[in-house]
Amino acid sequence: MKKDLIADSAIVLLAEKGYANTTTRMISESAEIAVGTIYTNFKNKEGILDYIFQTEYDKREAYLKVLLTSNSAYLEKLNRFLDFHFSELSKNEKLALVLIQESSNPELSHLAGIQNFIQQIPDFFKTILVEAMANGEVRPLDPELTAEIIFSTIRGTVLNVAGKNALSDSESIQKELKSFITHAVQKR
Amino acid sequence: MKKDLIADSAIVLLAEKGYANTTTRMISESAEIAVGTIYTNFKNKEGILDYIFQTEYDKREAYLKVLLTSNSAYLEKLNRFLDFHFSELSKNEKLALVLIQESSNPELSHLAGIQNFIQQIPDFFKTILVEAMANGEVRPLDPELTAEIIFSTIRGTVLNVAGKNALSDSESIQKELKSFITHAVQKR
Amino acid sequence: MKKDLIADSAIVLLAEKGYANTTTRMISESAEIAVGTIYTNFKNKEGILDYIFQTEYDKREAYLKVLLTSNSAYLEKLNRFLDFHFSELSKNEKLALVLIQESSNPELSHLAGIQNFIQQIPDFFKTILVEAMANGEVRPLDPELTAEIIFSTIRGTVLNVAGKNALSDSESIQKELKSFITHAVQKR
Amino acid sequence: MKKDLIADSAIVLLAEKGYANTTTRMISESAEIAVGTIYTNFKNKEGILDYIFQTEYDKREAYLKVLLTSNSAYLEKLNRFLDFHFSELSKNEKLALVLIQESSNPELSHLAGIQNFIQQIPDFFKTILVEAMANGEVRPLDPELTAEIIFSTIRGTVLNVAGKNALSDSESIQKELKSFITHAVQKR
DNA sequence: TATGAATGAGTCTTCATTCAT
DNA sequence: TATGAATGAAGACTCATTCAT
Repeated sequence: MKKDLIADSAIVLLAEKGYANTTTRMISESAEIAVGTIYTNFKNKEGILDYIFQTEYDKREAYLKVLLTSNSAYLEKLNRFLDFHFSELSKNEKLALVLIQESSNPELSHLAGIQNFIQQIPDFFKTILVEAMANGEVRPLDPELTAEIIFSTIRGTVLNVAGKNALSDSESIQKELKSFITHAVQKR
Repeated sequence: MKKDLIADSAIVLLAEKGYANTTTRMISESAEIAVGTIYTNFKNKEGILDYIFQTEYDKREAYLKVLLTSNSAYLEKLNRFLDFHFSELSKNEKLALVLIQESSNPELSHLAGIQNFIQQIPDFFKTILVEAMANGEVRPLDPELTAEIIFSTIRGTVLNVAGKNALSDSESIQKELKSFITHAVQKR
Repeated sequence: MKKDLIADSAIVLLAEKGYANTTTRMISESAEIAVGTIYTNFKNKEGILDYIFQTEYDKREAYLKVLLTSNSAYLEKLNRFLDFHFSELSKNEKLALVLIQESSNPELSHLAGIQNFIQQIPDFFKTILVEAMANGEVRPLDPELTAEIIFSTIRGTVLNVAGKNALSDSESIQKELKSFITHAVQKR
Repeated sequence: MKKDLIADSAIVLLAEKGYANTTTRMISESAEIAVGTIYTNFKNKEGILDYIFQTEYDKREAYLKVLLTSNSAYLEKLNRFLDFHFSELSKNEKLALVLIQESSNPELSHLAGIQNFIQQIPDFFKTILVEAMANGEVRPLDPELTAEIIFSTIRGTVLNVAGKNALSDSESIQKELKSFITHAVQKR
């Protein structure tokens, strides 16, 4: 509870100011708790970020587990995951910004939660692409590289768009982005 | 001279540690100058970043000016700009990482050099896409959004790849990325 | 408590070295606290000065409130305030020096505590002089200007004398000064 | 020439910002010379202040030498010196402020020029007072102390008044101050 | 004599973290 | 578990002074 209160307060600040410019004092004031309470709930400041990323990663992993056992077409699976990912990001624009911004922060790259987030998700894309290629659903391509490209594309797009506070209008963006990706990989 | 010596030393550190973790002392030691010399050449620490981005933006702008007056097909222009952009990034992986990482740093987003970089370049993509659509070279799409997506795609890809110090092997990545983008926008 | 410990330690240093030459480190060492503790008690270095002046001003203001309601002769009131002011300064020579020296420091003139000190006190003199003139106790004079002159006279005298560490012998000085002022304004 | 150009530029800045907040760079820019040129004309930054005070002291000393040999009444001599001193200060308000402000700056009190200024001038007052007392022109008083009080009175008054940029209207102030001092010491 | 880029010691201030209550 | 005053290392930046030109 306290943990999520702290994390939620942190997300708002992190989205606006970035990790280095968000102080533990700001977080405690925003959460209306004492600074010390942060440290009874988290090992340290980094721990908050780690927790945020891990939580989001866990959600996606759970969804993936279900998705992978479904028997829809592979591109369909990819699309459904994109839908899920996007809908999660749309629920909380600030969180979306944090996930994007801080995942490329070199001073945080050692955190397990961040590593999971930026390594496992593209890895899933790769898995799908490999199968989809074998299946003739997508054109011949380097699945690892393309997986990274897709992940990057989403990441970069969200960053651009969320930065402009327009994620709420995300339906059209989501559509355009899915269309972009589908066209990019689809066999004609 | 001193200005570029300082900027170059900063780039190496910034790529490895990020803006917040790179101190002015580190930069001065790496450049083998006194801390004060940074301040005879730049207004402040941010000024170094601003200069780095502005310099790179200027290069691209100059290339674009020439490119836009050439009479190749629009998609060809896009491809040639991607080639140029990528070849510039490949020349200096550390610089590439800095350009990508710090362009999404909210504490630096107010810098003119960064704003130029992240606003003007997608704007150019948009210009090309509009013309290319009118010309029937690309499928119907939202040019502004797609321009952002393309920019993000490059940005994200470079981040992923340069982060792994594999930009040297960039030829295949570059090919894959160009192929990805071309397929994504091309009319069939 | 801590606040006064810091202020008291600062006074000793400020008297000897002046504001610009007294560092926060010196103050913290002299007060046997950490530098950071200064900043949990004061907004910044200037804040210490502001507090010192405000505190001293408050004492004088409180005394004045009582004095003004007493029904002694006006020149008597002036003399009693001079007695009070002098006795306060004599209690702490270092403080006296700080009050005098830094009240004419242009880099500190914006502080509310200092402005109160150097504006309100002469203002009180003026009030008394106006009444005393109407009453025929003092010769015709410009009350505003004379109030400033009296304030300046005290200020300058304390500076000269405290600078020579002779404030302890202040009784004779105080007598001489009061005699000087009384003669200066008195109707013959 | 250069020396006076530098000193004059310094005076304007020192009056507004005080010694600690006036940098050598500011002075050089205001004088439209290079920083280094300050150091070919003065030993260091303090040297400028020393020169300013010494110059002003020399003027007063020269005037005093003449005055003392004149055979006017002693109080008249005092009045004439006050006239001279005031007229000098009125010529250059900024200089007046510097002389007052920095003469009480503890970090500068070791400068010979300043020591002359604040020790020799009251010493002259004392000389006059001693003679005037012996002569029955002034009431019985402590000449040393009273000399300091007079010096302080002038100093403080100029500070108050020059700080308000009203030294130009100095005629009335000068009159009031002289009247104040005369009344204060005069035998009835 | 004049220049001004370079110097680096020294400033104020911040802030993650601790720990006695 | 929660608190928040205290800590002090570390950071950005300044500025008097120097010296090669």
